Amino acid sequence: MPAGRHAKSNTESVDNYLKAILFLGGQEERRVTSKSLADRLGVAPASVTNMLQKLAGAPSPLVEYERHRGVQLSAAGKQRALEVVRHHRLIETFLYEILDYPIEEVHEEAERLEHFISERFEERIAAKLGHPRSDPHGHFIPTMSGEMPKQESIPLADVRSEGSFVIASVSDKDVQTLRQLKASGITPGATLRVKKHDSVEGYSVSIGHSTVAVEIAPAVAQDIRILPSIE
Amino acid sequence: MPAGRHAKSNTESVDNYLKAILFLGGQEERRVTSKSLADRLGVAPASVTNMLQKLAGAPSPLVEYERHRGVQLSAAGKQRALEVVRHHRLIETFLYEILDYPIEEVHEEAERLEHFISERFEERIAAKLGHPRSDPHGHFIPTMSGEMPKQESIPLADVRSEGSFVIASVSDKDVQTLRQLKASGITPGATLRVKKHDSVEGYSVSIGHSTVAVEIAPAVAQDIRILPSIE
DNA sequence: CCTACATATTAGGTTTACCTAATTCCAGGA
DNA sequence: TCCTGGAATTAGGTAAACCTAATATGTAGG
Repeated sequence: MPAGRHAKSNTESVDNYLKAILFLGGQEERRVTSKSLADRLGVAPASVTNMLQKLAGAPSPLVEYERHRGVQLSAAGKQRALEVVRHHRLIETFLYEILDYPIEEVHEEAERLEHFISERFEERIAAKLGHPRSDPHGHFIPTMSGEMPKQESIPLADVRSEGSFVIASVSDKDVQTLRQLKASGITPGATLRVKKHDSVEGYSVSIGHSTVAVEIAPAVAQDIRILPSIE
Repeated sequence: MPAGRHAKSNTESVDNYLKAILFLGGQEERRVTSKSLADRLGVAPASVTNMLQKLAGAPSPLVEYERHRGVQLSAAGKQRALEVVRHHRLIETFLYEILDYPIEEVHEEAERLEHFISERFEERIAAKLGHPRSDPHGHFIPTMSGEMPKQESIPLADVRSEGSFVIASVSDKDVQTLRQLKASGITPGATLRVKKHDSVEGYSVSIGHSTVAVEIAPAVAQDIRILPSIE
């Protein structure tokens, strides 16, 4: 990356920190620890401290940071983070819908391209796709004006009763898992019936009209989000 | 850019050097001076020397370089340069055909994205576009296997006689010029008749069936390439 | 209440790709 | 042949984003 005349604030790295803070903070936007950022970003804790100090010390800071007590996004930081997430999810949708990518591959490509597309590109693919509200994994796409729709769904892992649900979204991180989920028919919109659950073994479920039992490990159940079935 | 575990050789910067060497060397692949690279890339001559030494000194060098006598691409370097050019031109075509970009805007976006798309992305847009042989400016797209079709066209600036020609390609660099050319109907495939020429004033031409005279400055005539009209 | 241990920060390095300033090279005209 | 100006290279420096090792902090358990 060039050492341009006068620094341009939004590098790929900065974007990734902002996104990580956004996700780790959750909908309640709680403060995020350096450790959790270091883990998520795969960098040393010292690197996180450095970066946070830089971000917080900038002319118009992207984060609000106090030593030893974690970070939060500033209004500007949240704005930017949501823009990057919008890019990411629009690109994923585009790859899936227009370029016929297999669903497991969209995340990685989007993760790279999200930092480099222009406003125009964003606007054009959104138009081409008919301004979609969610991506192929079922995650909401932040609006053009930077609003993230409130998420009503809950993790499958929180379900304690048997019953029937609609799958709202699946995780996008792990290619392997995603491939297995796809093979079992666990995709957004499908109906999922919980037959047995157990905090160690995980969940035993069936999908759609099938009666075949599918086993879901607790870690995976954390990343599948569901809504109560309307029926 | 990360200081990853063990260096990955193809950074954005390296790609740009390789592309510049490819173009400045021309079809005859003549040696390229540091000065011309510095000018084209907008960096200091010292930076060029540094980079060339690094590229030439690598385990499998991308360039063949001797101090004070310029550089040439190695086979590997040419391979990579052509891959990047292929990316660039496929992306341009894609933006123009699928995303309805105005032609003046495709270059800038492609210039950024060319470094970050995967093989899969390349393959998918090529398929979507029906494996096009040239981009919207009329430039040939290197093949998947890294061959650049030989260019038979000549710069309009080389034309010394009056007569009728087919426009093969126009420059992609300058947004302003490209907009004017588009407005005058100077686009690949159009017929161009040279009515007057003069090394200082440039060319006076007419386009298609129109009789309106269009003036073309010598610098611009350098970047419009033409073929003899079949008729 | 105090200490141990995980978490966080500071200090000091590395790599990449740039920069400026100083020096060397070399080709072409006197 | 020599000399000179432009081109090229060397030397030394900066900023970004990472690293490791050393040190400090703060909270939870004894």
